[in-house]
Amino acid sequence: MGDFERSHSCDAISANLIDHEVVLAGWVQRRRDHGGVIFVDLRDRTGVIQVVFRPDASSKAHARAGALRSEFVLAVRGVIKHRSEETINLDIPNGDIEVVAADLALLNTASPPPFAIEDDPGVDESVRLQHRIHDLRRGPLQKNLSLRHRLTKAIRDTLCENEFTEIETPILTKSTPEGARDFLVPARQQPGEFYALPQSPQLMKQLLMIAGFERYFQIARCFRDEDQRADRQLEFTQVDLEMSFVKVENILKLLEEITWKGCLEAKGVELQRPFPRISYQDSMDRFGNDRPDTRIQLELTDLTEVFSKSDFRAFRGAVEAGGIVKCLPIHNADEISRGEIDRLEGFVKKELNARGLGWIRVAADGSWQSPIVKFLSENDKENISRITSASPGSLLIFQADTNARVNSILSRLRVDLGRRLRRVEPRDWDPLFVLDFPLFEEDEDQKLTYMHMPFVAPVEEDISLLETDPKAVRATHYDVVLNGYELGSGSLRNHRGDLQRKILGLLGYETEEMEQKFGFFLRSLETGAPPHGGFAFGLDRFAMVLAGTDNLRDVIAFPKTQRGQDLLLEAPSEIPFTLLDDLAIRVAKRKRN
RNA sequence: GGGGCGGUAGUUCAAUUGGUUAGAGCACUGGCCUGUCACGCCAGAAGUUGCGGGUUCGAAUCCCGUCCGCCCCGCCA
Repeated sequence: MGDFERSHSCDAISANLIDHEVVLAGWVQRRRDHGGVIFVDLRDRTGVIQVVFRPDASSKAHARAGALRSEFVLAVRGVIKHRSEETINLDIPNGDIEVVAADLALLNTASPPPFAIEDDPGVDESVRLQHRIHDLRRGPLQKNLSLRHRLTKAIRDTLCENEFTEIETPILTKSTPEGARDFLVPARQQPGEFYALPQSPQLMKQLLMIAGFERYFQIARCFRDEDQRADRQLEFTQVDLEMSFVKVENILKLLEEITWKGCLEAKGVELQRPFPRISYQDSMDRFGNDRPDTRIQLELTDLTEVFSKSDFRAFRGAVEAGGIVKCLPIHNADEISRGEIDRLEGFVKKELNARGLGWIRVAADGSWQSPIVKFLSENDKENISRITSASPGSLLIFQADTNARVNSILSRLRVDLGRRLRRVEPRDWDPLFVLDFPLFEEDEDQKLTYMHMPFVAPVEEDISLLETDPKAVRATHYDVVLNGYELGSGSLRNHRGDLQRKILGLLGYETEEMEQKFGFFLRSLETGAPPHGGFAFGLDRFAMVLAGTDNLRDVIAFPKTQRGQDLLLEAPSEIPFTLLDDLAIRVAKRKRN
């Protein structure tokens, strides 16, 4: 920096400092060389301000400024001046003032940037990822990562105020039999054996409760080797927390405080409290998923009953096969053209594995236009009308299939069409708790499986149902949902070994397998485990929702591509044979190039 | 694993559908310019058309394979 000592950031320069000498440092956002006078927009992390180099102010600085190029790094000593009336630029902040340069230090040159460092660089995302350094210089990413920092801090502060202890857990850990595919790390000293990276610190935090810490949290990196999505990365960050001697209500109160504080501190948003609550069943019935955006003013209706007695074979067949029939009614839907319905059908068939798309349009004269109306009796039509509140202008969209598929297809259409038709409440934020999840669900072979994970405790009054009707047993599980995104989930855990064994038994584990996979953990419970429960926020996703983007890569400094590569570091990469040899590893199949 | 869209100069796009030397804006380089703020004007450089193979007199264009980016399904909480 030589003799230059930065005195101000760009955003600190205002008309209050007229005639003050300042020293600024940053990057050349843009240079406008008029020969006699040179303008440089100087950018630092706080903003941009115009620096003017005039020969009459400093011929030396002016001469040096001629060599400046985009992204050169510099320090400038100068005096803040009002601009003359006719040169004021009202389109930019600080457009009424400028820095008249007295001295210039070139701190570094820069290769030409691959794209303009602007809010909208207009380039393909792969280019941005390859040149992530330049990408990160852009305003939106600087803002997003700063938001993420404030969010993390707000959460950490809130947990600290609530007497949580931050404890780290291992990154090199043990492969778990359940859940997602593990990332594996070869163990050099045990040839042929592998550590696994944690999918979450779930077991560890329960052990910490058993060990008596009572309140634990961790900003934990987690790893799941599954295919990615816009809102799913291979490695991601959880705000993981667990507490002892609590009921569900205690945890929900804390989660509400954390979520509320996070939104306030990171984004200046004051969420309405208390958060609305909705049961899993209610959510599935009305919205078709367990993370509804309730601002969207469309709701599903159930017509399983009607079609179970109907002569419409296609739909009745779905019901007889154990499925359901639901409808997404859209009233005043004249703007959806016939062609659009066909496109919707193509979309759900191709992208969502739908068998088809049933629809009925109620014309202005009350008549029904539909490919399926000829299969419907007057009685059917009356019932459909009543349940869906159909009236002239209504478009009814049907799905008849398995429960899971009907709901996933219609919930997707609900969101897509609700947004497209602007059937959205004008609130910006929609937080809620989803409660009363079932403890178990059936997999495709009608086998009982856990819904979230095998350690979730049942609701106390449902414990007797474990014997008689396990599918009806409610879990102590809860989700926090914001704007249709699941921010995280948690539950009370089984702290008694006998109950945990019973549940594992219902999940189909024989004694021997149970012992082999969970013996260590079951014995841990039997050392005096306190009642405990917790939660894990998906921090990346929380930041993403607050940043108003729909892509995690916008809130992660160095994200992976959909194929799991880091285009900047070019990871993963091949490893020399000698290294592999140390690890007792031989590669069976190499990617062809 | 599957489906869809895409890959041409640093970058964003074009190339009359198989036909001469693959063009343009921005960026870049050089020159001129004392009030711009997406400065302007003049000139210039810049290409393994993702990669490999094939068809053809001739391929950015057609065919096969492959790699890469994004979105989705499966998968994953």
